[in-house]
Amino acid sequence: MSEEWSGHALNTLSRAGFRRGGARQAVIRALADHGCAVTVFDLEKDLRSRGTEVGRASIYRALDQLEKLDLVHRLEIDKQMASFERVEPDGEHHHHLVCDRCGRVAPFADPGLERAIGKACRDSDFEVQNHDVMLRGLCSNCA
Amino acid sequence: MSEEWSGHALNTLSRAGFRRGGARQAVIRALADHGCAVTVFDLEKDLRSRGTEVGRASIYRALDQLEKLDLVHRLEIDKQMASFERVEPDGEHHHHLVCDRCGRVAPFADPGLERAIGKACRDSDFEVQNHDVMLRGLCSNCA
DNA sequence: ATCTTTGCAAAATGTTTGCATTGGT
DNA sequence: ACCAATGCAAACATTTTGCAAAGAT
Repeated sequence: MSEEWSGHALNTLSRAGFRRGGARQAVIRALADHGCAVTVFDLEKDLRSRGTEVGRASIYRALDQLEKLDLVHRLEIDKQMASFERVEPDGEHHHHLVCDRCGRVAPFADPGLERAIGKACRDSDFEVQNHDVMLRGLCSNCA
Repeated sequence: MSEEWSGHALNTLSRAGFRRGGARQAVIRALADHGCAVTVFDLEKDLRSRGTEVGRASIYRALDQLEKLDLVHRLEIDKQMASFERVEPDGEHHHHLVCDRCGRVAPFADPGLERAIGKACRDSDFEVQNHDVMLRGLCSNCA
């Protein structure tokens, strides 16, 4: 779990004029425990299992605010439901391998890929702010 | 518009034991007109504007079948709604630049990026079947 | 004391399903 | 004639919104 990230998140929220409500802090604590993408459902389950009841609406609201402040990143990994993951303050990040059979999500990092993406961004006429790479197929168990 | 792709799609469907219903053919015709991702809404609008009324359920069913046969590719470009695009039989493909302000979607292709992705796939222990790269930011008009 | 945050319930939205009817082969 | 495909309406699932009550500063 990332103390560093939660501190950063709470500070950024304060600076943006938000108060430290219980629901928001609970969501941050739960996200800090996940190094990779979590669905809103799993997040809610986590919160419940640690004894923190948080209304679903508050979860969505917190995630929205965190996303706007670039503290979390939204991913559509599952067709059904949104997933979110922490954005590391130092810019470190990974991408995702998704198994279409069992749904397993595995993170991976690849410097060569990052370089190629950097070049593609520079070649484009967009001002690219972030990027996602998703590799889909079968995991080693399902293949 | 891609005659080649529609022919390929219709053949593949036949071979898979599907009949040539009117709705399905209309969806294929509409997809053939779009070289890049279209939302289900735009697809429905297109169908309506060319005088073909197709029930929304039939559109979703057709897209589902086409996706299972790997004739179209589903993308979550828009948070709200699914998008789809043709899969070219020759394997040619592109990726997407998405403007977070105005929603514009621009396709781009980059051989260096493809090579880096190919390597990442080989390095993984997944059997990767397809991949998506999405670059998000501001387009030249919005920046 | 003030203004934000929360939870609930209700609404909104996109997608899927059941079923009677139509249409393809 | 048979079985698949379609359209409609209803069901569903997720996400958003309105509002009164609770909480933070």
